Amino acid sequence: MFVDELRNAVFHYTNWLTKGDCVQVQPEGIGVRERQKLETRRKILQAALDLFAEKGFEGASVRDIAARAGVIHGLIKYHFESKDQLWKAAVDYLFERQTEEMQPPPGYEDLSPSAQARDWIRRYVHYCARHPEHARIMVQESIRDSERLRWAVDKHINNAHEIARERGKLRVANGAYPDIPQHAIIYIISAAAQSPFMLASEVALSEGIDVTDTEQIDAYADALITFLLDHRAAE
Amino acid sequence: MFVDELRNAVFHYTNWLTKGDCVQVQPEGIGVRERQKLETRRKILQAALDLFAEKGFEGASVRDIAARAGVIHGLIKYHFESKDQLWKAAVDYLFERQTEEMQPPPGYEDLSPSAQARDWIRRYVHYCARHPEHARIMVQESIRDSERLRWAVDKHINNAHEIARERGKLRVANGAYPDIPQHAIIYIISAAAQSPFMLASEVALSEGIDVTDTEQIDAYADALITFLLDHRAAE
DNA sequence: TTTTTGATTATCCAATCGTATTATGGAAAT
DNA sequence: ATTTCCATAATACGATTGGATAATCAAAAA
Repeated sequence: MFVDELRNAVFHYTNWLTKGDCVQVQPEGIGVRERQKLETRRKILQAALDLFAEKGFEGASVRDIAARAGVIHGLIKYHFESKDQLWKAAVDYLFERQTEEMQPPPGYEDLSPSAQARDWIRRYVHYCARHPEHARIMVQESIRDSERLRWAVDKHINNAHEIARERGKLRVANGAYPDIPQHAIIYIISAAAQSPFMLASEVALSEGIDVTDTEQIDAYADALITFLLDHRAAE
Repeated sequence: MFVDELRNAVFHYTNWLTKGDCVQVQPEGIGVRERQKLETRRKILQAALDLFAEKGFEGASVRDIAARAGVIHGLIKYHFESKDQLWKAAVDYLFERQTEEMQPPPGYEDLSPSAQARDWIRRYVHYCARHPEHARIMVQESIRDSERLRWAVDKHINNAHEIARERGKLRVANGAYPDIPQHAIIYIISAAAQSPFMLASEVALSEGIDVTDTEQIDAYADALITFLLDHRAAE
């Protein structure tokens, strides 16, 4: 996790400072002030994720975010310098968490090509259901061109698409995916996987379905896998 | 078109007022003031569609919208009473236009079930490409619950889903679509069809592709139809 | 022609926005 | 014990927000 990384960084930095020069090493290796500072950052970041996802960048005010984090709004400038950089810190966190959580499980490499495809799609659907704020934040920002979108494309999206293209080429080669342009594969699968969880409010209102229910998530993954990999139109 | 409907309504109302009571009927059946009023409404509505799609409801200010329409911002209150009702008028227009433009073409009924499915998906992809603001406005609003979303679900989305469900059941029955829940069919197809056009900025930046290009649109429709209807994973 | 109507313009308002600045109080360093 | 440092708190600022109101002026009605 991004926050844990920060905590570790400070932990190691503190150790490096005190190691050798001082016999006394603090318990936990970190002072109360640093601990509180990191906790404040974490609370602000979590509130920012919630509210950027809910209301978009313009719709979420720094005062809203600070209030949800339980801090005074001036602290956001102190910890993140600006609303823009707070957004970027939140997006960094999203993509780092995605990389961690989408690591292939043990035994993945031993699966057959089509079983790998099924497993990956299922895990991605579950990721989208577990963290709908990822798609919500990125879609709202990708709809219009902006400096933030360009930053996200440079820092995260290009990378993610490159990895997806590599995986996609493999799948096309072994017949798990059809031979269509890689960008089409990327946008078809990711949009389809994200959609009902990103739009959970609409699904609840119009279909009466709670997409946070585990059975619903698995049923949707089944449906998507069936449509993409198992179905062929009759006649 | 919504604006044309208004124009016709006023036209008929004017005719009804003058018919019989007055020999003199104005050429075009409408005065210059009414014509200008409707033209102003039309310009505001078009600007609202553009900016709500670009920036979302909160991000687009009534002053932005008025400026793009070339009118003073107070006029929006005069013509639409509030920002909320302007948004609803814009969404009414979106769905009415969609209904018009998605009418099946002549001979559609004579096509085979799978040919109907292909034709419908292709036409829907082209609709999404032609009017990306539809998905942009609705997705941004469907991410969070709100009075506006509930209004849209009641007035438009429930209807659209009901029609989609009827069509979907037919497709499942004749084997064009797989036997998966109807809501999964709806969200998979619509999300996949909308995605690259809704996110045109991101696609341009990360893939270098101009999705407004007619060849790209057709290629994407081909790819989607192939993935959903023609492909089955090997092994 | 005169009067009336209503679409448009020009301001005004309180609330909220992101950000900048200063004060404060207690942990950390000396 | 004393000083320093810095995370937090408390305001202040100018800009912008959605909405309200009053003035204007030409088309439509009389």
